[in-house]
Amino acid sequence: MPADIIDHISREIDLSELEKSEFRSILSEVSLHKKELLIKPGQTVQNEYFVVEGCLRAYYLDEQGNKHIIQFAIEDWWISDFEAFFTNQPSKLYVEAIEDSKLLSLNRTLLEELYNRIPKFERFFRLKTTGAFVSLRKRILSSLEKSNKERYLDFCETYPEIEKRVQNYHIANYLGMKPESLSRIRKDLA
Amino acid sequence: MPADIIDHISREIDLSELEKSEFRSILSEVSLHKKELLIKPGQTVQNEYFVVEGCLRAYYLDEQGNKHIIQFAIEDWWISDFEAFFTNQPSKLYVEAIEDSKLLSLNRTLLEELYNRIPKFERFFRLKTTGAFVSLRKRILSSLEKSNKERYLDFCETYPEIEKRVQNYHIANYLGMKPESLSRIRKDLA
DNA sequence: CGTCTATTTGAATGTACTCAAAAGCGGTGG
DNA sequence: CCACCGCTTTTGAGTACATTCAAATAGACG
Repeated sequence: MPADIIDHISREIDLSELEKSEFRSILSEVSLHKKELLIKPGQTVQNEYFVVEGCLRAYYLDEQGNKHIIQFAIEDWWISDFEAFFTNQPSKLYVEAIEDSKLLSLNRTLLEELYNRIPKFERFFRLKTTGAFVSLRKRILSSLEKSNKERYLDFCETYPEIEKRVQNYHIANYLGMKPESLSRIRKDLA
Repeated sequence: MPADIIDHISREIDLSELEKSEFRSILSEVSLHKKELLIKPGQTVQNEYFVVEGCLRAYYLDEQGNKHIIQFAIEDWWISDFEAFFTNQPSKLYVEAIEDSKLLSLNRTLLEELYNRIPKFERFFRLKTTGAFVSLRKRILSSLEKSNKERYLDFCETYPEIEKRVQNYHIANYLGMKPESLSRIRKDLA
């Protein structure tokens, strides 16, 4: 069940056959094996990536060297170091495949040229960014007002597919708790 | 020490006298007394607001009726229900003055017309949004990886001015802790 | 001065974390 | 096919941190 990027975009905007092929022409394919890195700290980030198949995580290391997962991505999702991508500064993140993965890479420069030719695409990417902003806000609020158990339940509801595919300790990390705690929560719920 | 919106914008982009007066022409002034509401849940949100003088908070009520403060704003900051403003859906927030305040109101439609006449302004507001995105992310990470005490210290460092002006229980609420806890943390630090 | 609201303090409770060890699971090589 | 190894998950006991509830104190404002 690989994801189709044209379907994905067509959910928001209508595209002619010509526009579809124009868009396809600026994409490149990227394949990654499990544990391979797509982005490393220090790099500049010229691309964002659409996940056709597989699963990835974006994380960073804090001053004490602890990992913190910022996002997961599976089929039909986008991933990158968006902060670095938007601000054109060096990345602070690791983006790593947790399964063998197939991605489509979208170059910023080519994309901006496409905006000029077909402004409709700008609309799509603006909507995508707004959506990301709104999700981020939900995650903040959920982390401030809720217990570990509630956050885990929210997570299961929002991302059921990820909950099935990703390991306990990755999910715990994403939710800001210890694997032991998540294990106890799950036991409790069963 | 009221804030000057033209200075504020000039920190990011260069403006001619003509552009400055064009921009001024689409602003309106709004005054609020302490405890007055600028935005209520259910309203559509056509404006964003620049704080010339005073202090406000944006909060919402969860299902249990508990308040959660999403942001503060003092001189030189922007406030609104940005989610409602961007998505054109009814607001879920209260935006309330915590001091007598003077604001400049910026209407979305007028702003979009201005973008067409002087695209430079679009650049400013895109930068502003990107900045907001980045700050949101920092706040998430800080809430996931840090203790109450560390989050409070971060807050003092990031927003020293707000820490001075805003009451204990508002800050505690913003940081997702109880006023009693913040009180103990402060005692501890002294 | 009195009232209302905010802050501080105390004691008991609860939630999540730490550290340590055991059990489970998957892949590899003999 | 089985034994072993490394990694993940589970379980237990003790500890730390934050919350709850209640009461006392301090401050702001009419």
